[in-house]
Amino acid sequence: MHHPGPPGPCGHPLHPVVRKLSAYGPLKTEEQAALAGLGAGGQRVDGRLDLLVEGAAPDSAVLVLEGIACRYRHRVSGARQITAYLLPGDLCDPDLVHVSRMTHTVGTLGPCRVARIPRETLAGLTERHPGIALALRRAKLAEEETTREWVMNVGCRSAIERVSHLLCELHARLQTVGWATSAGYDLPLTQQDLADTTGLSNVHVNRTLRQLRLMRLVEVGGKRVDILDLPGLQALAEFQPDYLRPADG
Amino acid sequence: MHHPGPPGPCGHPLHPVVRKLSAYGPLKTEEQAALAGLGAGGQRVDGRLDLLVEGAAPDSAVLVLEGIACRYRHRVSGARQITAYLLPGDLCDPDLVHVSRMTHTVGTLGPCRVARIPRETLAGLTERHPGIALALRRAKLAEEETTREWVMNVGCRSAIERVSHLLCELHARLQTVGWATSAGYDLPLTQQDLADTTGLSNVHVNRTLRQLRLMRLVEVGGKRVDILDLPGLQALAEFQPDYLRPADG
DNA sequence: CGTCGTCTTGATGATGTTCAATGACAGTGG
DNA sequence: CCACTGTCATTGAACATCATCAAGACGACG
Repeated sequence: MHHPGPPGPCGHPLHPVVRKLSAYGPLKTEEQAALAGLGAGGQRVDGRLDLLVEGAAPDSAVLVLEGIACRYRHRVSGARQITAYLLPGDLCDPDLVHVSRMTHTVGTLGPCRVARIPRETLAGLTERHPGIALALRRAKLAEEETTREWVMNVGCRSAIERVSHLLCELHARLQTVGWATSAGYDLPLTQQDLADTTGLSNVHVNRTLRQLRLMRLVEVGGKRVDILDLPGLQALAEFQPDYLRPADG
Repeated sequence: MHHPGPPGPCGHPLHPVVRKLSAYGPLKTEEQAALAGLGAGGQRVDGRLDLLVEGAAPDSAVLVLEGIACRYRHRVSGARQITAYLLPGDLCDPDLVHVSRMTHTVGTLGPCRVARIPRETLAGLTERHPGIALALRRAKLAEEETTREWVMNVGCRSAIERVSHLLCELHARLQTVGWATSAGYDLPLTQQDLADTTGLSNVHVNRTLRQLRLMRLVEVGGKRVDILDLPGLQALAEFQPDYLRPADG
């Protein structure tokens, strides 16, 4: 069982933000150092905790260092829809300069380590370091593509395809920040969380996971995802990872 | 029956881009003039025509002046998912500087009038006119919120709620650019298009529209949407238009 | 050791899909 | 002017997928 030990159990001893943004553009040594400095104020927080609540005026961005957070909203009926995952290295929300009121909530799923970045800090960073600014814009573009991919997912894929696609996306994203190997990754989510993400019921998510296990593609359980057959899983999901790197050729 | 006569059948004789961006921030007279100049190169194009195809490297942005276009993608099974609508005044895609290959296709639904904006023109515009740059960033923010709202829509709403919500969103967005009144708006889409948007089958969209008609909320047919009971429709859809103006208080 | 949350499984039923056929309508060419 | 054609809308019937309800098992934690 993996234990989240900084700075990532498998890979370079690098800050997740540096790893993530480096994937979107070259960063100078001083830019990497400036980014790594953001992790200094990291706080450990529990799971199921709201960091930015719907309706509030955000005063700072949130940087995820470890764990998994998400954006979500509730319907009046009580149904919850998760609209994005925030993984280590993800920054939410760089554009808060323009937002007066949050239209959704940002909260942790499992236990996390997060840092709050005041808007001035963020603004100074992008002004002084053009490489960071460029990488952030590309990362944001990838985030938009990802949301569109989620529309595809819930809009026109079957249950098993949705779950498979989600597992593939998490694997790809976690791998770039050093929190996943080809064997799998830790996933501190409940099946209800997966249901709220994929637009399925918790019961049906359970049955879908069982089916994936019987198909010898992937085993999900115990807060852990063990990948048995990555090509098979990706084929089932029609997973095309290029949407995660829209700036690449 | 409304006929699309420039510059919009109901409202100020203003360019749709000016109307749209003005909603996101004040524009100086010279900025409005610069924006209106973008419409000069407008071309009439047929419906069901692809403007930017998946996989290609975009060389220019597309500005919609009249009609409705969309972003979409096909699955290998042939199923299509529409991930966004592009209405008059919408610009796609201001950030093409960072995109090397399109991950989805942009095409018209009904007949349109569109203008291609070379990246240099766009870059010059935002450099010289800070008001335009700010409004564009806010418009993009609204676009992101809209995509998240679509995830909500297909993820956790029933068929009638999805269709109602879509009709409400189109009404609100078209109204700000002068192409809708409180009575309704022209909608040159087939029921299959609505199905590909909402993640339903064309047959079920048909039945859902009939139900909405029987409920005396809205009548959709003949390329036209006649709104009978806007508050009722919005209530059914739980429509909260604030996601279209994330920068407002 | 009891309690709570989560996972698991079965049974039942609602919601929405698929297939198929018909009707309405516009465009086209004779 | 009228048949011919194709697209879109509409409806019925059978079916599939997935949700809901309910109950038990399991594990973590006080």
